Amino acid sequence: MPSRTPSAPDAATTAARSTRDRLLDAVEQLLAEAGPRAATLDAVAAAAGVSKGGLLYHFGTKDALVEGLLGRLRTLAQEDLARMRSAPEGAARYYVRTSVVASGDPLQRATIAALRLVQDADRRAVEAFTEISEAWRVAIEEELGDRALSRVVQLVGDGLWMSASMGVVPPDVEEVLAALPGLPAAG
Amino acid sequence: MPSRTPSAPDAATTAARSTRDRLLDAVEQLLAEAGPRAATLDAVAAAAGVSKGGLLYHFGTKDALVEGLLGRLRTLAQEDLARMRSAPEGAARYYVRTSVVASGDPLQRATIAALRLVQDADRRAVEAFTEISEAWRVAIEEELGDRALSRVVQLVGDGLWMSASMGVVPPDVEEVLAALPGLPAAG
DNA sequence: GACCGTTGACCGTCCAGACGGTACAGTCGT
DNA sequence: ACGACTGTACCGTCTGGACGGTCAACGGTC
Repeated sequence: MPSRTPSAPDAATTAARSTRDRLLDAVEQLLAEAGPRAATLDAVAAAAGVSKGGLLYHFGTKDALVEGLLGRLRTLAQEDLARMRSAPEGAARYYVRTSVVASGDPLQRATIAALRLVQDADRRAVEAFTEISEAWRVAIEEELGDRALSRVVQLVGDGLWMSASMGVVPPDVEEVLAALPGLPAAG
Repeated sequence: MPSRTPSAPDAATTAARSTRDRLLDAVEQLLAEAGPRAATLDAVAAAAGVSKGGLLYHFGTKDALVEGLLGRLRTLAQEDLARMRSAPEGAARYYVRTSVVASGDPLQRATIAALRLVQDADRRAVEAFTEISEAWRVAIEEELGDRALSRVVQLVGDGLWMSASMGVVPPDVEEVLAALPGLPAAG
């Protein structure tokens, strides 16, 4: 039996979810802005406006907290995948465009936080990321039909993620998209 | 008085340089293979076959050790930049091709180690990386003359670095290169 | 050429603080 | 009364760093 959440597995109470989510928000923020070393239990609790005991009430261990973060990432990624497949501009363009940071996007926040964990050699984060990355690749390849070009599109996206996680100003997306050949016309 | 290297600033004795380099090799390896958390002073010293005291003789603080690593990275990057500009296949192709991991390449080892530090929110690592990345971009843009395309080339390279640091099997470089338009013919 | 002080390279141990986690008694809203 | 917390005190372990000691090599000097 893995570490359990205190509430029922299906739908938690509003208050519980709210605190739980605030805790996950706090880990994400600390990971993204200050790195894994700064994301201590004390710091996370403080950033969420909760006591350490309160944090440990929701997530019994630090591992459980990470698991919670990755779970949220998977959920958001799956939702994004659906949006991606039905995007009028096409999956490839959608992917590249949503790989530049618009601060506030929940998926992007979660992704960058997970990226930090990946570089901290967290096995589960690597697994989650590989899995999600794979799903994105499949969706892009489904649209483009060209393996090599799909790789390029995804590498560009990965590159954007990397510069995002470094806090570098991203290049103009439209310019980049224009320089990529073989993408179906937008709209 | 800040921590200084024991030997003379110009040419150290053979034995001293050897130990120093072994220590830097050890940090790189630990960072790349096990992440920043595993790169403790004890672990680095052990991996280099030196006692902790011995490590601290060469690098007075952990910061100094990191500084040493980044110094080595800068040197290697500068050497690579020269090779890149004189590469017969052209700077862009050279850059993409050398962005896939061939384990054993000193620059790649140092780069991946530094990438881990970047994600650990190490300011100096971010600075070093930004600086090097900028130099690469300039070299590519000098060759291609096209800003947008240069961005794409570099993003692809960054993407390759990212998958490398995640331990993912890299895509076929030649395939990727073939899917990139506008690159001057090789040779 | 035996003695000796110095120096550079390195070892081993110790310490303070931080961190993850436990325990538990108390509080507040519903 | 019960779930959702707060607050404090505490433990064991790890980590960066300080520190004193060891030892071989070298240079001078008588």
